[in-house]
Amino acid sequence: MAFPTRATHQQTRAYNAALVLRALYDFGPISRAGVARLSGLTRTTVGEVVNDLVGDGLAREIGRGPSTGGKAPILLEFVDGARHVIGIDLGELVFRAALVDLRGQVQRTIERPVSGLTGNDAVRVVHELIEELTRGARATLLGIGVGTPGIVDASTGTIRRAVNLDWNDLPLGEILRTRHGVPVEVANDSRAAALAIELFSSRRRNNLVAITVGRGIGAGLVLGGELFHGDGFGAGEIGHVVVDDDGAECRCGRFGCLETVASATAILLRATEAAAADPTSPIGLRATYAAAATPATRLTLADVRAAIDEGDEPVRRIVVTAGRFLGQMVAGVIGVLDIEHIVLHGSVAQLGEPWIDAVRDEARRRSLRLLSQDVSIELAEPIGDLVMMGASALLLTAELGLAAGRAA
Amino acid sequence: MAFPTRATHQQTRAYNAALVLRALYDFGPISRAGVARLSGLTRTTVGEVVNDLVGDGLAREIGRGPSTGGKAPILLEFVDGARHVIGIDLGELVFRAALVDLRGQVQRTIERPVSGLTGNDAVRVVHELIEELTRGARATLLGIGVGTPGIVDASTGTIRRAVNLDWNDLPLGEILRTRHGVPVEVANDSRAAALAIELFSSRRRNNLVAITVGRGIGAGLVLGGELFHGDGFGAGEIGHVVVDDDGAECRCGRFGCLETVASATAILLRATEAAAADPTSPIGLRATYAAAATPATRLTLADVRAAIDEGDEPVRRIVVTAGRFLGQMVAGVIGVLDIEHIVLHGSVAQLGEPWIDAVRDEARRRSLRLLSQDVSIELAEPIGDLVMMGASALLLTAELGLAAGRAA
DNA sequence: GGCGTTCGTCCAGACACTTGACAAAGGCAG
DNA sequence: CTGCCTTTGTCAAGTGTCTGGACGAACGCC
Repeated sequence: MAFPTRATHQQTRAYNAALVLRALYDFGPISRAGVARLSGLTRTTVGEVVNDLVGDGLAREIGRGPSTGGKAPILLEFVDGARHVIGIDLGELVFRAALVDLRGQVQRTIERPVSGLTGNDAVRVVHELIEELTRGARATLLGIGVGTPGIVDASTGTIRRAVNLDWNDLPLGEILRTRHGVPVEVANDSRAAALAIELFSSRRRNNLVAITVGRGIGAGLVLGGELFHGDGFGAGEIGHVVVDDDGAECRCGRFGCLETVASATAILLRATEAAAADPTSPIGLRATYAAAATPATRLTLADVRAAIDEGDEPVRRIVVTAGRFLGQMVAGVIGVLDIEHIVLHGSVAQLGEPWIDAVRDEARRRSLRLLSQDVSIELAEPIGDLVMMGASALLLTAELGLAAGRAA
Repeated sequence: MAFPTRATHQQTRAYNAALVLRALYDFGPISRAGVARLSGLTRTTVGEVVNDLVGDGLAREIGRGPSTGGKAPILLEFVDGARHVIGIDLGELVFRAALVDLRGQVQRTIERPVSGLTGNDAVRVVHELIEELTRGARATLLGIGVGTPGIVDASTGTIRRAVNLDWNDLPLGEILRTRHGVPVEVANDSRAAALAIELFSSRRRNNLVAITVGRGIGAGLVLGGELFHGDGFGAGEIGHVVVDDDGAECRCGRFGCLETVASATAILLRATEAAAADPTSPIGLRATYAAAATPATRLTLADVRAAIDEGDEPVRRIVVTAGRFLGQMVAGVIGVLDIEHIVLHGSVAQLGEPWIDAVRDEARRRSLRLLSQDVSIELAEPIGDLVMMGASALLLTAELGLAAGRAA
C-alpha cells in the first residue's frame, strides 16, 4: 500500500476554500459572516477566500440582506453560470452530451446513435460531440465528465472494458485531456448517476446507494460523501451476482445473474412470453397492436406498465418477481452497509408502485428489522439524464470539491 | 447533514505527526531522513515531530545504521511498550480483557464467565476487569477499547442493543470514561476484529472485509483504511440477511437468516442430527463417545473437523452446504464493494479446507469473473483473540492515528 | 587526506489561520 | 433625533507550521 502523502498549508487552504464554496452552493445567498458561522472559519479567512472566488467569477455579491440587529450583511451567491461542464453519457444505444452549468442545469444537449460503432470510430464521435458543444459555449469550460458502461479506472480515466464498444484498456481520460486541454473525469455510468443524485437532488446525504435498473443493473455507492470505487473500480457491479440458481444464461456467460431476472430486458422477455401465451390479455392485445403497426416492434416498459394498470395479473406477477429479486439484492446491501438511503432509477423505474413495492417488501422481509426500519427505498427525483448529470458532477466534485463530505 | 468542519494548522500538524508515527510503526527502524523520503515531509519537519515523539516516549533512537555513502543515519524505532491499552471482549460466554502493548502484544489476560449476568451487574464486572488490569500496569494507560456483540454507536460508545446482556442504549463509553479517566472506544465485535486484522496482520490493506463465523455471523468493513459503520452503526450485520427461503426460525424472529444455515450453531445442530441418524458413522461414534463421558456433552467443531478427516461424507456435505451459503453472501459483498481481501475468522474457521474451499468456490461461482479473479478469501492469521486485539486497535487508531489510510 | 554524499539541525521566509480592534451600517430606546 | 448596542467586513499584528537554503558532522571512496 502506498504511504499517504503529507499535509500542507496549501491543502488546508484548498480545503477551506472548497468549504466556503460549498456553503455558497448549498446555502446561498448567504453573507460572509454566515459562512463563517457555518464553517467555523473566522470572518477574516472567509473574507479572503470570498474575494478570491469573486475574482474568479464563481461568486458575486447581490446586495444587502435584512439586518438582524446590526449592520446589514452583504449577501453572496454562487454563480451557476461561471463555468460550464460537458457531461457525456456513452449509452448502449446513443451517445448523449450536454453543456451543463455548475448547478446541473442543462444548457444544450446533443446526441448520436452508436449502432455498430466501435473502437476509434466511437472515440471520434466523442470528440465531435465535445467540439460541437464547445463551439456554442459562452462561459469557460471547466472540464469534461464521461459516464460509460463497463469498468473504469476512475483515477486515470482508463476504460478497462466496455464490451459493446470493443474498448479494452482505452485511456479515454488521457485522450480527451490532451486533445481538449481541460480536466477530464471518467467513471462508470451507475457510479456517475449516484453522484448526480447526491449532488443535485434536494437533500444531500452522507451515504447513498443508487441502483440503475435498465437493460443492465448496476449500483453506485456514495460513502462518506464520496464515490466508492472498490479495489478494482468494480464496486456496484451487482448485475452479475448470481441470485437465481436455476436461472437463464446471462450475457456474461454465467447463469442466473441478477440481470437475467430483474433487468428491463428480463421483464420484457417474460412479458412478451405472456403476450404470446394469452393474446387476449391486456399485454397480448398491446403486443398485437404494436406488431400491427410495424411487424418488428417490440413491447416496451410503457406497455408493461399500462397492462398492469389494465389489470393484467400475469404481467403484474412478472414485475413483482423482478422486483423481489432486486429486493433480495437490496437486502444484502442493507445488511452489509447499513445505508439508509437507497435510490432506484433507470428505465424500469417507470413501472412505479407495483415494482418498487415489491422491491421494498422483499428488501424488508429479508433484512434485520433493526436495520431496515430506517431505510428508505425511493425512486430518484426526476432531474434529467442521470448519467450525463453525473458525468458533470464528477467534474464539479474533482475540480471544485462540491461533494466531498468529510473533514481532513 | 452537518456541515463539515474547517481545517486548521493544528490538524495539519496532527496529521503529519501521525504520519511520522505510522512510518516508525510500519517501517521502523528508520532514520529521520528515511521518514522524510517516505512521507514527503522535509527533514526539518520530521526532526521536530520526532523530537516530540521521543519526548513522549513513543519513539527512541537505537544507534546508527549503515551509511549509504554519507553520514550514517540515526535509526529510530517505535517504542511498543510506551503505553498500554486495555482491550475487552464482551463475549457471549465470557468477558475477556487484556493488557496489550502498542504492537498488539498481549501482556496479561484475565476473564470472567458471564452466565446469567445482565444489566448493571455486567457493567460492574467490566469495571472489575479494568481495575484488576490497571493495578498491574507499568506503562501509562492510553485508553480502553471494548468489543461487544450487538449494535454500538461507536461515535459515543453507546450500546444500542445487546440482547444477551439485556443492555439497551447503555452509554458504556461514557461510563468507563468517567470512572477510569481515560479515552474509551466501544464498537461491535466483528468490526473490532476487522480492525485488528487490518492493523496487526503482516500486510496492511486499504480495503478489507473480515467475516466472523461463530455462534453468530457478522462482518467488519475497513474502507479506505478506516472502519465503516454505516448510517446506523449496523454495517456488517450480515448474519440476519435471509438467504434460505425455506429456512428455520432464527433467534431474530425471521426465517432462513444466514445464521440459521452457516453459523457454528447451525453446523453443530445438523452434525448432531447426522450422528443420531447413523450412530456408526464417524460423527455418530464421536457423539456416543462424548456422551459416554458426560451425558450432556455436545459435539464440538473439533469433532466435526475430525469426522470429516475420518471420511464422514454426510458431515462433509453439511459443512460444504454451510460454506456455500456463506459464499453466496460473500459473492454479494464482492459484487457490491469489489474488495479484494476477504478474511474469515471465528470458531468455524477451524474447519479448515473443506469449509473455506466451499466458501471460495461458491463466492467465485456467483460473482462476476472480472471482479472475483483478483479476490483472495483467506483465514485470518492466528494473532490471538481478534475481538480483544481489535478493541485495542480501536484505541490505537483513535488516539495515535495508526490505521488512518487516507491523505487529507 | 581530500572529495562527494548523506544526515540532522538551524535560521530565515512564506503561508494561512487567529485574535483583537475598528469603522461602517443597521435597529432600538428614550 | 441622539446615543447605545449589535452585526458586518476589513485591517494589522501575532502565531503555528511547512519550506528551502545553508552548514557542520559523519561516513565511504579514491
